[in-house]
Amino acid sequence: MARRKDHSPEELKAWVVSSVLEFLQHSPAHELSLRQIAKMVGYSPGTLINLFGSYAHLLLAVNACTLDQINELLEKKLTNADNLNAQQQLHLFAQEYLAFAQQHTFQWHLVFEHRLDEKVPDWQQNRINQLFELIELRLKQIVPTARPTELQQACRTIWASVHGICMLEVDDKVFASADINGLSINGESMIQSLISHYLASWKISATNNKTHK
Amino acid sequence: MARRKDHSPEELKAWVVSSVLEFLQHSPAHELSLRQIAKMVGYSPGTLINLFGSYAHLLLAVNACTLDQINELLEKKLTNADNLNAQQQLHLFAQEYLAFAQQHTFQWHLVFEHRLDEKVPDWQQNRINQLFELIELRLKQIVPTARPTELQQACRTIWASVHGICMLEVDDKVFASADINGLSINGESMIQSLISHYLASWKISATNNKTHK
DNA sequence: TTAAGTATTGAACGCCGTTCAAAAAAACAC
DNA sequence: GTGTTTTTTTGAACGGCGTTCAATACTTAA
Repeated sequence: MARRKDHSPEELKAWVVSSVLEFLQHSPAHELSLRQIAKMVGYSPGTLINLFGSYAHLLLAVNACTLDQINELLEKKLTNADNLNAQQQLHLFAQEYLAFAQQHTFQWHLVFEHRLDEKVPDWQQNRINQLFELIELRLKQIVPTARPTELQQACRTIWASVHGICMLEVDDKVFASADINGLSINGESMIQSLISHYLASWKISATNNKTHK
Repeated sequence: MARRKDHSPEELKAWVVSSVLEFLQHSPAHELSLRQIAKMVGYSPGTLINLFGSYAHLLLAVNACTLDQINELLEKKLTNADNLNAQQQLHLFAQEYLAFAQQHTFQWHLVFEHRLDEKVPDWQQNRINQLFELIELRLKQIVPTARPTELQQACRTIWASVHGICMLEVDDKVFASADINGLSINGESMIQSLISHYLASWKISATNNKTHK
């Protein structure tokens, strides 16, 4: 058996990825399997392994696509918001990130639950770093005199916290039921709270450090 | 075959759980399987299923044990720290939580990566709520006049953020490599940064809300 | 001592990801 | 246009997985 000229390797890869993404719109990743994906696209499991190297690498390709989507979305939203100041842009950033997580729960989940045995390849790491830079850039605008270490620390702290809030919001699994007291405590309000409070104090601290130096 | 009076059901359950915990000290959960656990304790897979109901419920029992350990640890550390004020106790809380995550990475990870198809049972949910209450109690001490909603919001925000930082710290998988610029940006410093900055601003906000009411 | 009951098991089922020799189609040489 | 090489695809097979369940071996009560 051989080359069924239906699809070039790259076409097939793209098709597989988009099929998986479609599946993840309504079902969690643990209900997927290489064999099912193969059935979806009408190829044999072996063919997909030849294409991606392994099932784990197939999922990695899916995750790469997801990270690209997130980056593109955030970049677009932020460039379309040049009327906002840097702090408002950070709010926007976090809210949009949360929105993506809510609207593509299973897809978003897969990015962070999937573990590769080997080291994560550079092209994947770079995609993450792009997200960090979106934050760091705005922090630098807020306190231009802040030291690089301060920026990175705040950047990573904010990122990790926003991410934690998204996880809490997206799967209530391990956490207390929200929406007690009539007034619901949702992810958006938590992110609002986090960013505004953290930045309010960080701004002062970062500015002072430089001044007193 | 039948009752080998070696162990009572409860003894066996405890033994299984502790065997799994031991395994998780050096190896990740995805290298575990029901069959391997059965081999560890010298029983058949079927026996373990009879005991726990399913592999998923076995892992749930392991997670219950982990949450108990965390609760016990934090409760102990906090009661032994009555010389600290409430804010310092929150710092301690977060740092100790991070320390546990670092020292029992795979065990800690399993709590949050394992998903049950059904709703999480109450006895598990209660264990989580205990953790929340540890935080909420201290927040109430810091701003006694804060409204319940404010307390819960801050409590959940802090918890989620601390948790996110722990994830970032424990598996660098998806995130930028730490320790750039010589000065390492580690989990401890991020938690320090988060708690102090967030609380500094939240304290004022929560106090003012009540005053102006 | 025997009958009833129960804890335990091993074999079987239908999945899984992965491997690989065989096969079929394309590409190339002449 | 034919024959040869190369490449792509596959289906069968492998070992492992969680789970089921009739058969089994032990305990217990009569």
